[in-house]
Amino acid sequence: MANKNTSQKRELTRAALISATHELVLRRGYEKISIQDITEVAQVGLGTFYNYFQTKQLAFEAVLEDIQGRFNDSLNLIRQPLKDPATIIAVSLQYSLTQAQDNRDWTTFVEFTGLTDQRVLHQDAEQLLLDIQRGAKGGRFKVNDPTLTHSLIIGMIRHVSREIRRGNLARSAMPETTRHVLRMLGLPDQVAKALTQAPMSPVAVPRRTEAVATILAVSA
Amino acid sequence: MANKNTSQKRELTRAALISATHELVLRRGYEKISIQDITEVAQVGLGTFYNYFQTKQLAFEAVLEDIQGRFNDSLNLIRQPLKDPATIIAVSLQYSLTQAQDNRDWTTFVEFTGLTDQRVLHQDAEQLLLDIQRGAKGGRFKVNDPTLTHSLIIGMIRHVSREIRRGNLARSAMPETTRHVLRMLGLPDQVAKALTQAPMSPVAVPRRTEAVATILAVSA
Amino acid sequence: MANKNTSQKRELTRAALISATHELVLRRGYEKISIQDITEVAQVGLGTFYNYFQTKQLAFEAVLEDIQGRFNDSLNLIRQPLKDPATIIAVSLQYSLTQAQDNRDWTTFVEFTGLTDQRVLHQDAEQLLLDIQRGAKGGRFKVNDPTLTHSLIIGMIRHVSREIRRGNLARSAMPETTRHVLRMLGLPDQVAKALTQAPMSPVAVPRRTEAVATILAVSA
Amino acid sequence: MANKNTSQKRELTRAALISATHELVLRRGYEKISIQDITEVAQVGLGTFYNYFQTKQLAFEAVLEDIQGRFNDSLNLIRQPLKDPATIIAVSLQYSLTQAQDNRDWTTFVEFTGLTDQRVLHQDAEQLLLDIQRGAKGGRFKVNDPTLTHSLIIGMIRHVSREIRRGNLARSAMPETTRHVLRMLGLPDQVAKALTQAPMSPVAVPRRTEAVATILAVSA
DNA sequence: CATGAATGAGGATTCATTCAT
DNA sequence: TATGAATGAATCCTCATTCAT
Repeated sequence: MANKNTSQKRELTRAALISATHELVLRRGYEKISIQDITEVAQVGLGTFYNYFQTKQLAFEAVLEDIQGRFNDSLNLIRQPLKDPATIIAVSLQYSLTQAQDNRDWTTFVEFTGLTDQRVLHQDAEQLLLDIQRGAKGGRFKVNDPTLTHSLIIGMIRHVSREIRRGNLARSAMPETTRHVLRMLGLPDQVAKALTQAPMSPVAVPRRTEAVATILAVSA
Repeated sequence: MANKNTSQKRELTRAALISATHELVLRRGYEKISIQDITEVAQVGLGTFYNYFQTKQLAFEAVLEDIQGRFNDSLNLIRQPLKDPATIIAVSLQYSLTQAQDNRDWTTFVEFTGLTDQRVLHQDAEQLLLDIQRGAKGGRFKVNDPTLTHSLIIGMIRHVSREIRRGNLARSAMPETTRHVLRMLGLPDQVAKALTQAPMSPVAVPRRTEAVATILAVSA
Repeated sequence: MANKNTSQKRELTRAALISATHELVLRRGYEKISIQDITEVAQVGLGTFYNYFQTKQLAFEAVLEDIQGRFNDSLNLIRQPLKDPATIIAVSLQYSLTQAQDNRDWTTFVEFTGLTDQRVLHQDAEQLLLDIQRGAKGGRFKVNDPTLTHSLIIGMIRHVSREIRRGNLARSAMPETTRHVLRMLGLPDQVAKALTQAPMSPVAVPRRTEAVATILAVSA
Repeated sequence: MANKNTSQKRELTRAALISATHELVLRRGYEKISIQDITEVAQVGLGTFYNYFQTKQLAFEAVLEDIQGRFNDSLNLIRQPLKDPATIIAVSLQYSLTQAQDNRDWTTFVEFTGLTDQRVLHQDAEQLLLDIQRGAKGGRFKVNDPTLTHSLIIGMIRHVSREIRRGNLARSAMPETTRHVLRMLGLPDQVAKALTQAPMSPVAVPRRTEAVATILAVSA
């Protein structure tokens, strides 16, 4: 009992610190955040920070993992019912491109972090490679070198995402990119076009506050 | 006369500062460089730095421009005799991909600077767009939306460059990428393959020290 | 308990910083004091300064307030038993003029600070205005415009204080000034003279070190 | 001839430096002015400054002297035709108080310099003492201690000037102050009132640019 | 565990002044 | 005389981290 209360409190404090870090990054960007800032927002003593994170960098990474985790969970929820490799890739790309624009948590965080290209919101890279390989093996895709193709696609997604965000490309570039990718995988343009136009499932990424609520609920 | 002497000295000091910055980044990475470090290496008074760069960031950018400038000069030298849009693009991509791996000045600098993906050594982005548009207008390429195609290509080059550097892709990915791009531009695979295999002109980017030497020679 | 200990320590450090600032101004004047100097004298880490004062100027002002506070406390002690407006003003002026000469803390600090005339140790300006208004309302003083009269008096006190300090006027200028002021307030010269010659109460401003001692005593 | 040209050029450069210093103080206040700023505005090489002023402080003082000199010249022009000591004092005070408000050169300079009270625009202090003594000797004034009276008056003028500038007193405080002073000198209120209301001579302080023009004209 | 006072290395920046040309 | 490049002492300020309570 005492144990439970204790560990519950730990989770709470930790969540508060992560949340505070997140909020500050959204507000002020990566560079100008001190640990004091974080503990102030988290309503916690300065020294307390070090009971949870050995270094500031680790706190930032915790936030990133938090966001990425929620993104992947959502995407998997969408992919689950799908079977056809082409459809899976089409939907995944669409979702990735859309979220990279609209998930404010993620875009702002990444934008300000300066890590812009280290991490761009897209389907787990590894997963995409598996998707391609599966499609190739099943004869749905025509690719000689899945690894290279995989790299080419990743490159396109990242760059297009950035360019849209910067206003250099219109949002219509999102389905167009997906269509190009599908063609590059060997699908006839007709099919590519059809897959691209299929409506998106309405599943959304949970808000940050909900995530925190979840932590609390779980720890209760 | 006095003027000439003065501006000659200015160039010299500036070159020394840029060179020192460059060297330090190669040695220690971006974060850990103080302005004192730079002026020490440049054998120059601390205050002198501020006679040339208002901020450290501007010094870094000067180095980047320096390198990029020399890269572009070399590439233009190679492109000059070429007429066919497809050949021009093939050669440019090949050169860009190759240099991104082999131009140690550039790769290391960018690598350590942390800007890794903001700036990848490749053909002037604007120029590539023009190349595409010219090929499209002349009927050599089949592209609906040159701007999007341009973005997709840029994304591929950047990412592939990085992946090769990281060892995730073999060097053979370079010609393969070019081939994919040419196909994406609507060329038959045979042609794409042929253009990709053409031997590269042996023109090389001048070393940094030579560039400095040039300044001195000119000002003499 | 912990709280009490903490805030006691805070007071102590703060007192040390103020005391150090004070001492340095007395020794070297305003311009030549760096924050490092202060923390060195205070036997405290450099960074500690910033836990107490956001800026050097604020530290100086804290010293001034400290001194002025003690001055006002003393003056109020003297004024307390008095009723007659004329007597109150006479005593207040006398005390102000005297202290401006003899309170070494104050004079030296102000002298070296270069603010010489911004702040001269004298009765709270607001209080003087009230004194005048009260005397005018009660019919003891004859003044048309209390605000102007107030300004004229303040100006005289400040300047006379300075001039005495500089040796341009004798100490006898102090009662003489008071006498002039009382006459300006409409009192007959005989009364003015009489009030001016009344002996001063012997209450003195506590020394700085005693003040610090008090803090410690109270917090014990 | 060559000599004359040379020294003319010297005067010109010196005037330019003083003018630049003046202008900068008006614009940015005392603290934040570097010698580079001054030489830039003066359109002169940095090193040139040191051919004219050994130190920055000396340049500032040159400006002050310049302004004070012109002020005194104007005042003397007004005083010249007057004979009666009371009139002379009345006119001088009026002029001093007025200029302290309206001579933007002076007020701004002094305001920003932070020396506010070291130098307040008023009739040469020495001259005022002579005025008082002359009036006392001639029986026009009734003062026991001219030196003290002199100090009291100076104090009043300075403080009132400041208070008007700060908006704590109305402009009507100017003639009122003069009237109080005259009464303090022993004049009947009727006379004081009359003298205070006499119209001011229209002589004005020359503008700064004219002064510079004068230098040039003289040096021609 | 929580706290927050103390710390001081580290870095950016300014600017009066010198001096060679 | 005029110039402006070079200089480096001086200073302010930040902030991650420690540690005693």
